[in-house]
Amino acid sequence: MPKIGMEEIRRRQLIDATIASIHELGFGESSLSRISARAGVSTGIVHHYFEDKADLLEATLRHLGNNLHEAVVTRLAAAQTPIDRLMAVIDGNLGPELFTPEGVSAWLAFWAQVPSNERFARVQRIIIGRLHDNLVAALRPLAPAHEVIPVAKLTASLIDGLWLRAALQPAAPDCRAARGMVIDYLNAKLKLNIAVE
Amino acid sequence: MPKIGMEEIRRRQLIDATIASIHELGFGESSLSRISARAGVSTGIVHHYFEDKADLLEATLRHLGNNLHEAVVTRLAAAQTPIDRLMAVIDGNLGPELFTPEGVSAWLAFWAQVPSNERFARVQRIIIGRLHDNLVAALRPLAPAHEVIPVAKLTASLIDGLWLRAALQPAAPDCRAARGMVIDYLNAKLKLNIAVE
Amino acid sequence: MPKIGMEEIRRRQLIDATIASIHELGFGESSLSRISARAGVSTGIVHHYFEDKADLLEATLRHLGNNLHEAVVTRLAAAQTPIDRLMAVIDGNLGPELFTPEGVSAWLAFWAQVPSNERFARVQRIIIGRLHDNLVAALRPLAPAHEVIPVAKLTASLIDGLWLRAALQPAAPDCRAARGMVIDYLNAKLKLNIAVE
Amino acid sequence: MPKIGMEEIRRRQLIDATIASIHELGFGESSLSRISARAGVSTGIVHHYFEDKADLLEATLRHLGNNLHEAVVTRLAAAQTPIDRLMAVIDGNLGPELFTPEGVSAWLAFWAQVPSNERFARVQRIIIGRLHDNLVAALRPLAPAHEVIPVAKLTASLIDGLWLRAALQPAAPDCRAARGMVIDYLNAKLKLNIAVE
DNA sequence: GATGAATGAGGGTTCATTCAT
DNA sequence: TATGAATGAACCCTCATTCAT
Repeated sequence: MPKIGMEEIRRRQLIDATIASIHELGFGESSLSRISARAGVSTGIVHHYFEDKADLLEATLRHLGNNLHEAVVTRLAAAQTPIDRLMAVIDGNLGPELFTPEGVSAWLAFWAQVPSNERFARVQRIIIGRLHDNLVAALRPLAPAHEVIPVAKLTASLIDGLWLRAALQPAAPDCRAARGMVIDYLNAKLKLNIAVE
Repeated sequence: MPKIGMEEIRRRQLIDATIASIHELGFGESSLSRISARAGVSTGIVHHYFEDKADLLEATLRHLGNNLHEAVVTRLAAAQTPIDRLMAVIDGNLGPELFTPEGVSAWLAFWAQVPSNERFARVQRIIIGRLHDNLVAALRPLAPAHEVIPVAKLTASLIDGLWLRAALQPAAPDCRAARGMVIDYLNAKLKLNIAVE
Repeated sequence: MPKIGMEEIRRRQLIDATIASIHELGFGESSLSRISARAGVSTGIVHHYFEDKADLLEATLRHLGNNLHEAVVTRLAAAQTPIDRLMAVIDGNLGPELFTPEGVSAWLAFWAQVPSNERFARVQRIIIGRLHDNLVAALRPLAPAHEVIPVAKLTASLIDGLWLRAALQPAAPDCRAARGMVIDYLNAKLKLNIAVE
Repeated sequence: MPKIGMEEIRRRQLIDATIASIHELGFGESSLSRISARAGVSTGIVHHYFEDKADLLEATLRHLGNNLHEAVVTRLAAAQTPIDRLMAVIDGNLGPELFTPEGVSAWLAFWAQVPSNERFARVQRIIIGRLHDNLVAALRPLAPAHEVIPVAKLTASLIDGLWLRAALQPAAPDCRAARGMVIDYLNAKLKLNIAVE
């Protein structure tokens, strides 16, 4: 008797174990046997729910991207002013629920393979594109038309740089400090007065 | 009588092949047999010039870091004004000789190992520290004292973000655009007037 | 559902193949690929049932030691007189079921590793100790108290020397001759009259 | 200008290093690079003085055998009585100059390969034969004719067993105790009265 | 649905041997 | 004579994947 929803439960278990394994052991040491052991299931089970290891990894990357997108969308729904909306995008990308050691490590591991892995590259382009669109939309009411794209690009690069540097820290990354740096840039560039906290 | 000077030649050959392999195949697929084949030598020779694979990889990372440092030092030697010196640091980090597809890929691949590889982490901290020191020294004549450190940090993060994003491009990364973005930030933040070109 | 009882079967298969390989090819040439080929399994399977090669080898040595012990214990169970018990120990160590070309070769090969392999040394000391204890117990009713230990030691050394010399013979070692030599020594030393047949 | 006697010096250096390496690292870990490093020469030099590794090993075994033979011959030359001559053979085989940890380890390592190495087997048979002949000649004046061969065989086996057991001791083997055991056997068997010391 | 036994390719590494110097 | 750079095969081990149960 097939259990209802087992598929999603197992997929999620394995994806979570993959992220944890990448953080703790590194991408290269994250074998299927270690991932499935961490998930508390057998080795063979992976191939019931994923085509192969590459499929599990791509699903993991998509999962990370979706989490990021949802963090932004949720905050956007509660935003009222243009500044609120801009901060929704920033905070969605640097919020404490995603800007974690595990998230940063896994994220970076996938990004590092983009140059040599077209599959990851494709997913990454989608995620990057969504961040870009969100930033452009949020900046349009706050910046001169010819500055919207450049500022969006710089902001996105800065956010990515903060993720990258977060990977250097053994402890949890400081999301408030990261947020403050982005605000500092936007205040200076757009002559805004967003409070750091 | 053994050949003189082979050591540096072979080490360099292998390091170059490692960088090229990481770019083309990725970190995980860069086996010693593939690296040595690309270098045009046998598998076994690697262990004459490096203790083991980890040693070759660490040497490669150090090589990348040294290149970066030299690019900055060379430009600093020719700089005359404070602005020159600031731009020497920026250009040294984003100059066309290092900001290449291979360099970016390899750099990023090593960075991705930092969370799970203490050896790489140690080297990376040294490299990061040098960039930070260079930026602080260059910014001191140009920024209010209390802004020097924050601006240095933000600039460093931005530079790293630009490297990260450069990894997304199949073609050579646009170093002039990257340079322009950093200048744009510094001009806005420090009320300078550095020309983009 | 995994097969039941495969573990013991496979372990035994591999241990037997190890002994055969050591006899035929020598310790140094007994690679895992050769051993597993001889056992009719793949190379990789060894690491399902043994931690690594050293573990397989240690298990093989323990197997040889246990066989020896059992050969003695079985005979002791049937012994009735003190002489019977002494001969049970002798025959257990020189009986035709263990005093075979394969057994002698493997035994000797492990012994040769003892000076440089603490793991084998530990197991060997246990096996040696058991023989010593068995001999002492068997000799106590047959020898003056002060002679028990010396005679046990000499007998043990003689048995080992007979194993050693058995390794020189391409054909099966002559266990009856070996047995006769030990009896001859004991008769002379203890003024007994044990029949050679 | 070729140095006089260099050949013998180098061969001896390498043979000594081989024995030391077998004792310290074991036969399997005694690679040519380690042996030559221990001898203080380069790797390549081995093939100037020996055909290949097997040749070096065989020369080492022959060297051990010759040492043993010389130890006996030297003592025999000084012997005057039949008992002296018998003890010359015993002491030659158990004397402190050969009955050392290094000698025992190397000896045993070679012996262990006899079953699978015809080359070593051939050398070993010669060495064994010499011991047998020496014992028979020494025993003839001391034992009834029909006992000479059996006693010689038992004595030889006992001596070998004492070598074998000496390999178990991390410290130097106790050659006086070994000698005492052989004397004890001979006294009992041949009703002699040889003093243990 | 789920297991883990089994495979065989490929990983990093060590090695005996060759050879230009 | 002597070196040690260089090779390529073989080592042990790990892996993703398959499949009988």
